[in-house]
Amino acid sequence: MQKLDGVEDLRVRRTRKLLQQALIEGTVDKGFAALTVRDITSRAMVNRSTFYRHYHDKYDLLEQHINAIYEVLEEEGGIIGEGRHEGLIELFKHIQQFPDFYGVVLGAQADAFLSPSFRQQTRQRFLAYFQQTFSEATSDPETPPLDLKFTTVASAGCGALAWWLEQERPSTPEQFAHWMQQIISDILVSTRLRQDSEP
Amino acid sequence: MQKLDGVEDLRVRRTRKLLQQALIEGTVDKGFAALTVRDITSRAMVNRSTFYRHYHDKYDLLEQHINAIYEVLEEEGGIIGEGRHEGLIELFKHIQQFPDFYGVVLGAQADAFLSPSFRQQTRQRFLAYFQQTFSEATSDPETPPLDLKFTTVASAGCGALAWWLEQERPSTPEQFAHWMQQIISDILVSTRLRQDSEP
Amino acid sequence: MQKLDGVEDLRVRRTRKLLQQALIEGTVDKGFAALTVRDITSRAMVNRSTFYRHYHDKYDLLEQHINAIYEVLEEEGGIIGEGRHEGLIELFKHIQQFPDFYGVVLGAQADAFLSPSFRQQTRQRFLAYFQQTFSEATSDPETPPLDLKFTTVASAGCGALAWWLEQERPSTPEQFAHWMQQIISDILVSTRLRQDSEP
Amino acid sequence: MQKLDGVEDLRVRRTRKLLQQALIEGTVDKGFAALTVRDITSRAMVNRSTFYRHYHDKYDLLEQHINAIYEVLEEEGGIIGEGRHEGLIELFKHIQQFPDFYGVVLGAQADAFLSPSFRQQTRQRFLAYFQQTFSEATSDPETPPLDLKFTTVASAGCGALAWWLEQERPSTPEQFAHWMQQIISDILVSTRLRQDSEP
DNA sequence: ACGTAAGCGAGACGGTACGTCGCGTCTTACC
DNA sequence: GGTAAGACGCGACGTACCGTCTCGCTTACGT
Repeated sequence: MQKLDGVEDLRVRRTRKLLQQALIEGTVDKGFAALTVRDITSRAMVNRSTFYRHYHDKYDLLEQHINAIYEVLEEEGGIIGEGRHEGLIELFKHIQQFPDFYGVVLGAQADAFLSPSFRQQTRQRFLAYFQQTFSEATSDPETPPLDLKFTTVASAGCGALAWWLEQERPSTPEQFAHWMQQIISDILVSTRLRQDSEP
Repeated sequence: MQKLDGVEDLRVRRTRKLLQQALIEGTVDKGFAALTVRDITSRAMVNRSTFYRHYHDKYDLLEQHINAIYEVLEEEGGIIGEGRHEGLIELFKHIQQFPDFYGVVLGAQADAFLSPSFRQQTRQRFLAYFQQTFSEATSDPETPPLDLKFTTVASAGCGALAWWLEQERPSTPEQFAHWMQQIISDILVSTRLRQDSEP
Repeated sequence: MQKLDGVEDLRVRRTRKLLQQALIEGTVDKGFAALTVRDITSRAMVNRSTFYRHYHDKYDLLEQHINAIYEVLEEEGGIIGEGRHEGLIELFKHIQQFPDFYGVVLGAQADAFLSPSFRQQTRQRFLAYFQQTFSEATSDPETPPLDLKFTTVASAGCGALAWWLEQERPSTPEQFAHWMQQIISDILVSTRLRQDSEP
Repeated sequence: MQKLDGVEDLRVRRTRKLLQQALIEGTVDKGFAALTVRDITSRAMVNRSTFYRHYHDKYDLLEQHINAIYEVLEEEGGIIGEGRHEGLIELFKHIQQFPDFYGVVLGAQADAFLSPSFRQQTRQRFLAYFQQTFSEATSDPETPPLDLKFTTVASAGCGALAWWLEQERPSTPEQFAHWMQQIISDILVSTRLRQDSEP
C-alpha cells in the first residue's frame, strides 16, 4: 500500500500502542522474565499472531518501545550534558512522565539483559554530563581509575533513580536532582579535593 | 538410610557439587536466564531427574549455592562491619576466591531477580559497615534522605565490584578496598562536610 | 457495471485463467494436497486477496476448472455411450489435449476427494457405454453382482487411463482405445461367456 | 532404560495403541486430510506433545500403523501368491478383521498419497499371484502390454475391495474371492484365449 | 475519448494447527 | 536408597496458511 502520507496505517498504530502498553503493565504485574507473549496479547486484546507480525519476540517489543521513549526524550531536549543542572531536572521530569516504563527498565522487574544495557546508556549520559569536570588520567594508584569512577557513578545513578521511582510519593524532580547532584558529584569531585588538600 | 554422622551420602555430595559447578559454568557461558535445567544436568553429566531430587528448579539450585558460599564467608569471618577497613579487604579476598561465582551474581549474566536481592544484601552489609558513622535522621530537605544515600551506596558498591571482577588483570583487594573506601565514604560523608563548611 | 453481453471483464478472465494454469502447474509440481493458495497466487502473479474474490478456496478453483474442461468435452461431443468405439477414441483424444489436467485429476498427485469423484463420473460414463450390453440382474451367487462389475470396471478404467498418461511416449488414442476395449469388455462379458460355455 | 525383556514399556504400548485407534476412527469420521494431530490426540486422550514423542506427524503414525497391520498379515501367512485360491481367501479374511482400517486406506477417506501407495503394494501382490500364469512379453500391438494389464488389474482389485468394504452386509470372503477370481483372471487370461481362438 | 465503477494490489487482522522445547512429575530397573 | 532412563501432561514458542476486511490506485467498459 503506497502511503501518500508518511504516517502509518491507523490499525497498525493502534495495535503497536496496545501491545506496548500491555508490555509495561504486564511487566509491572509479574516481571518481564515471567511475562509471556500470550500474556501480552491477551492483555492487549490482540491476536497472538498479530504480535508476531510486528515484533519478533517480547525483547524486540521492549527494545522498540525503549527506542520510542528515547525519541520522545530527544525531542523534548531532555538531554543532559554541558553540565547544566537544568538538563538533569528536565531528564527527571521526562522520567516522571513514564513512571511505569522507567520503573520497569530500572527496577527489580527488569530482566537481566535490560538494566545493564540501560545502565550503559546512563553511564554514557552521566559521562557526557560530567566529562568536562575533569579529564585527566592520573595513573596515581592512590586515586581510583576514571573508569571505575564512572562505572560507580552510573550504578549509583541508576540505583538512586530506582529508589526515586519506588517511592510512594516521590519528591519533585528539582528536589531529587539537587540530591543526585550532591551525591554524585561527591564521588567524582570530592576525592580530588581531598587529594588536593591532604598532602 | 539414616545417617549416623551428619555427613551426607558421598554420591549425594558428588551430585550436588557437580550441579553447582555446572550452574556457574553454564551461567558464565550463556547467562542464567537462558540456562536450562537440561544444560546444567548434561554439563554435570547427571540425569535430569536426579536434579529434581535435589532442587526444585534452577533458582533453588542457585539459592542453595549462594547460601553455601555465604557459609564459607561467615566461617572466614570476612564480614564487614564495625568500620574495620580490614573487614573490607577480607571480603574482597574472599570474593577473589570465587571470581566466577561473584561475576555471575553481580554481572551482566545475572538474572533480574538475582542482583537486586544481592544488592539488598550488600546494602545491609554496607549499612552495617557505616552505620556508626552517623545515624541522625535530618528531615532537612537540603540533605538527601539517609535511605537514598544507602541505596545509592549499595548500587555503587555493586557496580564497582562488578567492574573489579570484569577487569582482565584485577588490582589487589587492598588497592581496590582503598579506592572503594574513598569513593563510598565520599557519598556518605562529604556532603555533610560540605554542609558543615558551607554555611 | 452490468455486462450487456455475457462476456466477462477482460481482467477477470485473465485472472481466472492465470489461476487455473497455476493450479495445474502447481499440482504437477508438488501435488494438490501440499499446494497452498499462496503457491497458486504467487505462481500466477496475482494477489492473494484477488484469489478469494473469485474462488472460495483451492477446491473451488479446481472444481470450476473441472467444470470448464467438462464443458469443452461436451462441446466436442466426446461423450462415450451408445457403445460406439469412436466415442471412446474421441474421449481419449480430448484427454490428450489436456494431459497435465487429466494427469492431475487421475494420477498420484490428486487429492483423495478428487479421484474418487472422478471415478464415480467415469463409472457413470462406462455404465452408459456398456449398459445396453446387458442389464439383467441375476441373483445367481456364482456371477458377480452387476454393481461390483461396474465398480471394478470404473476403477480399472481410471487405472488404465492413469497408466496411459504416465507413459513417456503414449500410444495413440486409437491403440489405447483398442486395448481398453479388450480388457474391459473381458470383465463384463467373458465371465458370462464362460458361464455359458462351462456347463 | 535397559530392557531385560524385549517387550516395550507398557505405557508406550498403550499410548501407541490409543493413537492408532484414534487415527482410524478419526479418519472414518472426517477423512484423513482434514484430520489434525489435535483431533487424534484429543480423541485418544493423550497429550499432543506425547504424540510427537512417538510419531513425526500423522503420516508417520499412519505408516507405522500400516506396517503393524502388514506384520499381522505376514504372521497369519495371508500372503497371496503361488496362485493359491486359498491365499486370496485368507487375505480377505484378514481384511475383514480390520474393516475400518482397510476401508480407510482403500476408500474415499484416504488421502491421495495413501491409496496409490497401497495400490502399488496390491499390484505387487497380484503380480506375485498371477505371475506364473504367463510371463511372455509379446510386442504384438494387438495385445495390451503386460504392464498395462497389471496396472489395470491392481486398480480393479482395489476398486473391488473398496466396494466389498462399503457393503452394508458384505458377502463372505469365499464368495468375494470367487468373484474377484473370475473378474480379474478374465482381464489377464481371456484376452489371450480369445486371441488364441479367434484367428 | 473519456469518466467511472469494477477489478486489483497491498497488507492488517483474527484464527487455528503446526512441530519444537523446556518444565516438573512419575515409574521402573539397576546398583 | 541413590541414580539412570525415559514416558507423560502441560504450556509457550515462533511459523505458516487460512479466510475476511479495508483502502487507494488503475484499468477496461459503456456511453
